[in-house]
Amino acid sequence: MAHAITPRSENFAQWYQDVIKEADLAENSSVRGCMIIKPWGFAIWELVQKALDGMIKETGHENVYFPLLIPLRFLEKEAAHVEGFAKECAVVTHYRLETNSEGKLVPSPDAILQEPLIIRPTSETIIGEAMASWVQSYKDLPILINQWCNVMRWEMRPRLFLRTSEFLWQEGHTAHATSEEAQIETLKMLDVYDDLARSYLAIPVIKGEKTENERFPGAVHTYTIEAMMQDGKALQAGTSHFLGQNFSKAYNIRFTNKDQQQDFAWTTSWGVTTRLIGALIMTHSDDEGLVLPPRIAPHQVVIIPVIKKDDSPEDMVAFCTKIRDDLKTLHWNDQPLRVHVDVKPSSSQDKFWTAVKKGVPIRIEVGKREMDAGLLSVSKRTGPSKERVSIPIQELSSFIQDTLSQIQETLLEKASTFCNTNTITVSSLEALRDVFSKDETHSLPFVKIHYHPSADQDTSVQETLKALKISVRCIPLDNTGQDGICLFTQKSTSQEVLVARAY
RNA sequence: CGGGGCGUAGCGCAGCCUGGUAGCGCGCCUGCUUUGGGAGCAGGAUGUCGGAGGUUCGAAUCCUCUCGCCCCGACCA
Repeated sequence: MAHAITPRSENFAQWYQDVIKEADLAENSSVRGCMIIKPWGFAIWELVQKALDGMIKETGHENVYFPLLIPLRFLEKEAAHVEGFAKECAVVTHYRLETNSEGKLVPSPDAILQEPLIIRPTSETIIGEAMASWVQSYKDLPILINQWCNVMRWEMRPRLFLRTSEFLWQEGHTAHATSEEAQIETLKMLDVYDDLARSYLAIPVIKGEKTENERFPGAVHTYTIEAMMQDGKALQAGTSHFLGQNFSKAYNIRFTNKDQQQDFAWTTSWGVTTRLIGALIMTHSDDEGLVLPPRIAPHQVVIIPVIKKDDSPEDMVAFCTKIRDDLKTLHWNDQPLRVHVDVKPSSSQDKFWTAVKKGVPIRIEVGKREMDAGLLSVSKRTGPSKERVSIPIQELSSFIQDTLSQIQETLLEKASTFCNTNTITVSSLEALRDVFSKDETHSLPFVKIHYHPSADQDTSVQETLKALKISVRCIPLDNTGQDGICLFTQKSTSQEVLVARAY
């Protein structure tokens, strides 16, 4: 039978959906825009969560939980914030259902909320309101909190993991006595995200600052980690915002400083979402399905019994279980190995391909041959799918540990090389047009250009970008700061930005 | 919310033009044979043909309305 997965070269969007389906990560639900995250997908999220949660706590933050529902008037207080989120808010207006004359359940006209509630699209407002009551003195600062929750932003065009109306995330919120401290915090959390992406997800990301147009509604500075997908499109994989005093002024987060003066706190917020799983898929996976970096693979090793006619299935399963139990006593990257024996009643071929499509880093096939010889047939997800090596049982432990490390490193290297070789610099508008006028089947690059800050407010520049279907992704933090001429305004500037097609 | 496409078994589709017994492939279930690279044979189950109205002796098929999904735009983590 042919692969159920559309090749990337044929239709990248279809490939993405096929990978999700074949790996059984998630599916669309009966509520438009809201997905069902299935066990394999959720297990990946839990591993990301666990890793990041540890980092968040390590940097001094504590977890909290705020309500799903936010009074409508809270949103109104910060002008830019309203403008950014109002058009995608779900609103709760009633608190009771009743049966109408046609026998249908409808919101009761007698049970209209005096003040509508919105389902949180993010929680700056309600957290700001609470912080105002928590802070009186500089001694109450900093406040360093985080919550893991769901949020809702009514999306016009949902895509599994990349853009769903409801999504899971963490949102960190902090308040500080000084601007400097808050800015340090903002960049510190950007570094945490960078570390998470590289060390766990093996996704090389570019740290940068968003230009004014792309900023979070209400922020003074928005920082981002941008990742390059295999089709050359950019994906914003995490953001960290320095909110200045915008929210503390809107929500009255005031304190008395050491000089006995009243001052407004300086706040930050930062988040990553289930979109990271989309980034993961589009960074590493291939035409045979999902490819998982070992550190976030729910099963790092799958053992597949190959049972033939005259074999005793019980002996085979017992043998496999023994190998699993031995491996589970091992640690890799300070975590116990995650090993699974596939004992489903399907054929060994089926199990083999299931493990491939789910991106399991290492497969071990065990049949009579292996039992007799004491040699195990081991194959890697990142190698040719039919290539196996024979490993003596006594060497298995170190082989598995080494191979997992090697896979983890290789994935990051490969993705880094791809990103680097597909990042170019151009110095004329004609060259830029040229790059993005190729047909859609070509993988597109990230393009570095000089871009004067005033171009952001120039409607003709913005129209040019729109016509090329590209956007300014970020001002990379590692820019050299050399002067050049802005492609659009012809003004001299030291500001370089990355432009790209984006998700 | 605009432009395009599509709704028929769990999934993928044919049938519609030209109205007349609800089909095919995969999957699923049972049995046997298999199992080292997405198994074979035999048997079996599964449908308010997206929904509502209309035309008709008769509608998956024709007409009207509606709902939903997908793709492309605008918006966005």
